[in-house]
Amino acid sequence: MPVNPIDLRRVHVFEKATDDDLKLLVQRAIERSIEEGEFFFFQGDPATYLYILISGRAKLMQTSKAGQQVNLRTINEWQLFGALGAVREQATYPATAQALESSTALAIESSFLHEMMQTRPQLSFGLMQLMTGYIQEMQARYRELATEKVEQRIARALLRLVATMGVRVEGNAVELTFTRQQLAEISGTTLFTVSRVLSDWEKQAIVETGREKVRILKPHDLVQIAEGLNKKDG
Amino acid sequence: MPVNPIDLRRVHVFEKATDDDLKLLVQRAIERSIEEGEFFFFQGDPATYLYILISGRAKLMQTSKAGQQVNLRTINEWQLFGALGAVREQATYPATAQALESSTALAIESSFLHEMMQTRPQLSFGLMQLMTGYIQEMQARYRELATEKVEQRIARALLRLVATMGVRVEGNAVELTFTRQQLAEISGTTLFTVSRVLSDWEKQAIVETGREKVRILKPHDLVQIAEGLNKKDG
DNA sequence: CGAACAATTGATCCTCATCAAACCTTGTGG
DNA sequence: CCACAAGGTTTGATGAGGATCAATTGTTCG
Repeated sequence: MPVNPIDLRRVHVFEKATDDDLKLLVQRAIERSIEEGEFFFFQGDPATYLYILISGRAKLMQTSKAGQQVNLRTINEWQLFGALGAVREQATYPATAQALESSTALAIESSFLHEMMQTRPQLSFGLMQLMTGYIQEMQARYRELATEKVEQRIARALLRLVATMGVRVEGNAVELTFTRQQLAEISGTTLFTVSRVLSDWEKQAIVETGREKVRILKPHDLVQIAEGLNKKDG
Repeated sequence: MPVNPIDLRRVHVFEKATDDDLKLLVQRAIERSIEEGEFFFFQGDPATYLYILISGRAKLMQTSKAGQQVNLRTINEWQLFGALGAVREQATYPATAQALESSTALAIESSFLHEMMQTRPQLSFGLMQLMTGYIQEMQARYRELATEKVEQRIARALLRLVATMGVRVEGNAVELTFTRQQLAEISGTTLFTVSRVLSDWEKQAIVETGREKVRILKPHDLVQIAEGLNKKDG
């Protein structure tokens, strides 16, 4: 199923690109579809391609020498990933990209984008904005991990997920589809703790939970918790 | 004391800039000197200027709404900081920059660099490389904080500091000048824990400690600890 | 010398990770 | 349509790792 070049505008980096440039990109792109659990690339691979997810969902994760893993972020449709290779020659991916469900992505040669950026400052600025966004998010998450308690971090993780991929259901409720395990990885804890915290919140009618499902009833209360203004003393 | 434009080449971002460009930058730059403990800018201020530290040492830190602080990185001579404003219009600094000792920096208007980058792709790439470096470091530190024990993190922090600002003293020893408190902030723990760990290492003759001073005798052992290959079972 | 700051050390407590066991939910095949 | 398997979830018991607090001991400098 061919991609319409215009759709690439939905990618922030290409927002201000000309129609011709978009067409060029699509012509050069290879479509790659993979199944749930498979990988787009591994940490350490030469960063030959950058990817644009056009359907499905994926996660970026990092592994240490000792084999411990950490989730960096979740990738949704029309998000760019694996783009660091366009900056440095002979770079390798600093993270692994794994599909959370069957997914399709456009693969574009890093060197091609690099070339285009030589003559298109807008493109460079787009990519830089993407990067500054990452930097700020990583800084914020680092601070959270360093200074906040699990409950706060889980609350924050949920709020972030609501913003990027929440589905509005009846009433004001917003629903998320995630296993406890995934939620735990995202917020840097264990599935046991996530389970306990969610049970707790359910008793307070802040959320409703189900198998692979969290429905948020009172987002405002979550914000309170995330900010550390926990009213356990009420 | 005027800055020689050529010296700007020591800043990675300007490595490939022309002599004329460097001259332009210096002409546009304002020199700012501040005392230990004072601030170059605060988190949330409009990011009007970007800075190049030309003498002294500073730290970048982030504060949450609840007032909790975290160190992001230490800035040494000829490092750029506060540059995110050159990318986004009307950006605000995402962190606070405080001098660790009396320091002098060149301040350049963000908009000026932005303008220069419009016609100088090399400059954009330089800045992007700087950013990818941050991203990777933040990702690595995030993973460390999430998966590693304090002892490992302190070891890593020391090794990082050795690489960027270690001073070789007699023998193979390398000396660092830091209070326990600073070391604690960098590695995300408390000064008490740092003190205990250092005492422990001193017993094993891995380091020698003193007031505001850590001398590393066996860097290799520190690497072992950082990698989690702790031989407590020896 | 004394004040201010840095570091050490011990005692205690709290948060979470870990492990084990049982319970739900969903889908599949006989 | 039931039974069973597989994966997801809950809950309890336990323990380790550090944070926190308090008291003392260096160290430096005016």
